[in-house]
Amino acid sequence: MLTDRQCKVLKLIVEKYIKDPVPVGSKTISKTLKCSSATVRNEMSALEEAGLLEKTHTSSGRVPSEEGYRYYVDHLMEPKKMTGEDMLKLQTVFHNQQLSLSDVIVKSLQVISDMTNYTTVVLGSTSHENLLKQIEVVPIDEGSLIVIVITDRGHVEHKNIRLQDVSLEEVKKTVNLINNLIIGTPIDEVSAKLEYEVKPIIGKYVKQHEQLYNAFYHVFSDFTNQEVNVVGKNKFLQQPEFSNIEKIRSVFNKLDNPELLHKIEKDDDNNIKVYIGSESKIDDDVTVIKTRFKSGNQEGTLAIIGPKRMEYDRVVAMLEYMRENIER
Amino acid sequence: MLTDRQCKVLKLIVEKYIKDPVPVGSKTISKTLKCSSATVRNEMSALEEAGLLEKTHTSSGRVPSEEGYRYYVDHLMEPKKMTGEDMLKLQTVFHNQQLSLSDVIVKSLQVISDMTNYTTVVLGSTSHENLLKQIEVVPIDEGSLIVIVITDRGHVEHKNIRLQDVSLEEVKKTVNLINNLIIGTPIDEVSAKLEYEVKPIIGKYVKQHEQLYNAFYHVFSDFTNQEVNVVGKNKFLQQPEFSNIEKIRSVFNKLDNPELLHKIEKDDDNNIKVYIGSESKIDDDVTVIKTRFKSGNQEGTLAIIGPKRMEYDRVVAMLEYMRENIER
DNA sequence: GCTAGCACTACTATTATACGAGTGCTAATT
DNA sequence: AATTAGCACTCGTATAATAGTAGTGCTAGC
Repeated sequence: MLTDRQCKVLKLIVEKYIKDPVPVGSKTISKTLKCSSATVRNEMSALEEAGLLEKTHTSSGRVPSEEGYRYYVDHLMEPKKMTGEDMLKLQTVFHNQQLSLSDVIVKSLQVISDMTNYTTVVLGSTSHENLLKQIEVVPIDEGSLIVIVITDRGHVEHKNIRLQDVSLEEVKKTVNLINNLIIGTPIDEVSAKLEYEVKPIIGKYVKQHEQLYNAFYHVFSDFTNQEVNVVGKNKFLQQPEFSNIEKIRSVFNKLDNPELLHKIEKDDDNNIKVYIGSESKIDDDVTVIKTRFKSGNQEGTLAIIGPKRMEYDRVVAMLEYMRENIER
Repeated sequence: MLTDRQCKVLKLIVEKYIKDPVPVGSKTISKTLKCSSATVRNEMSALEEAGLLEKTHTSSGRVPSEEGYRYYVDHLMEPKKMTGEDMLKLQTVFHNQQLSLSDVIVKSLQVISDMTNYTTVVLGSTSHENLLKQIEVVPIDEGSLIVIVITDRGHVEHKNIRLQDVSLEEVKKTVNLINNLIIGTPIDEVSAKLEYEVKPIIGKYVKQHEQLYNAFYHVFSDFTNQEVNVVGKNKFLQQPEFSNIEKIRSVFNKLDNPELLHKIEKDDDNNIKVYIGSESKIDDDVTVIKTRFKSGNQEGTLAIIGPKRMEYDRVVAMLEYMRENIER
């Protein structure tokens, strides 16, 4: 267990280091704490013993370790309320009645990304949670038409398909069959249902059924698994710990591959979760802070992704504000 | 005018430098050319005089200047035919009958980006060239519905809008009015036409017309000006001339801002165009190679973006192959 | 338990030095 | 007249030596 003073020292080091990413020495801390640098050094070495601080080399100041940040976030960080300026900028987005919820979310995440210089992410609901609501077909020209798929949660996707020697009649018949038979099915089960329930039937009633079946099958099997929106990826290029091209490349590749982000959102209570360094699964220098949100039939995950050396208090306050505002 | 041998020297230097980005010395060239290094040095200094070569410092090998690349592209480069391997990989995409044209284009550009480690871009037709074909409306829940806009070229866009106290009846009436009055209008003129032709009419026939009008107005004024698809932006992180974070940041910002890419496609004959270094308007170390394509009612621009030190012959061959295959 | 004091460590910046890949120029050769 | 051998010279890169400094750990005294 840490003494009261050790907590203070750790807190000061973390906050100092977050402001300015250079190892913090005992002298700096002794100025704000009412004691000598030697005393601080003793406390520091205790904190290092406990695994909360690290040295970059034998004789330089301390840097918080992953556990140090964790301790800070879990025990030391004071819930900060948002500054008036931050609040104001977000409010102008939220109070815009014109915008639909998903637009509000994306716009406000853009604002947050610009204010903080961190990357933000929205994950929508998965294709498992989206139920097929309606299919529309619009012919474009000879042999080519657009299939539009709408889900109950308002997710829309479309695909241009090519058909040879299939009359519009036949297409309409098929669409009607699908609309009658499998409305309400989770998107990720539609392909299977098409095969076992629709294929046998259109085989009887529709000419060119093979081609039509294949086309629709692809529309659904290509359906996005989860809507992912990453805003402000380039912000990483402004963070000093990512001055190395290799590191940037690795982080960008992970951010482009949404599957990794999915892992983030396993748990689904409503609290704000903080994944520090290696916990982020993105990079040891990256922290992910996320929360789930739910509003009517819309739900998903918001995340802010930045360096481990993140303004935790500010980001947590913003995410909390976001969630509260979305949920009403 | 350059002598025959000067051309050979320039060509060798450019090609050598493209393979391996270190300044090329006279000795290297003298090996392939049947003459001494001193002779090559004389030719080199003539080429430098002519502005086609540059030195990184007083005593190191030569590097092609922007004009050097230009000369190479315009006069020296031999039209290369694609290697069997490159061809094969692209053919498997083109021969996939399932895919629509736009899918084929994006997929093959992905393949090209992976083969070459350059970034690729497709620009679709602009909202000026797309004519409104149809509007569909799907109610999602109380007070919220999705508007889907389809253009004659198969471009689809949708927007979630919120309406208060507007019955579905009224919405349908409005949609019918729009579908009757302004089908066939270029997308970028729809907003204006809504105001002058539709607004006065729905004012008479539709309750809550103000709100409905505003919602539809926004759907069209937010319509994407031009479909832009940038594939493999991260490839820049693998190019040695972009090892500097500042440079990467500047290039990424330009690539994210499609308006700059539009400038590229002013001219519209069908030839392949090469914009080297400063001509690219992106970065002095960037080259853009592009061509327009047209196929049925689809048209647009393909571009490959990479370092100035690009495999010009290979990229030109690929773009040519792409265009030919798209156009039938 | 705290702190002053001091020896010690390792990073950073600066300078000196050697090395080498390349050049330009001149004079000799073809 | 064009080519080439030869040589002095230039400048970037790499290595080592040096000084300076911000920090440490430890000890002894308050």
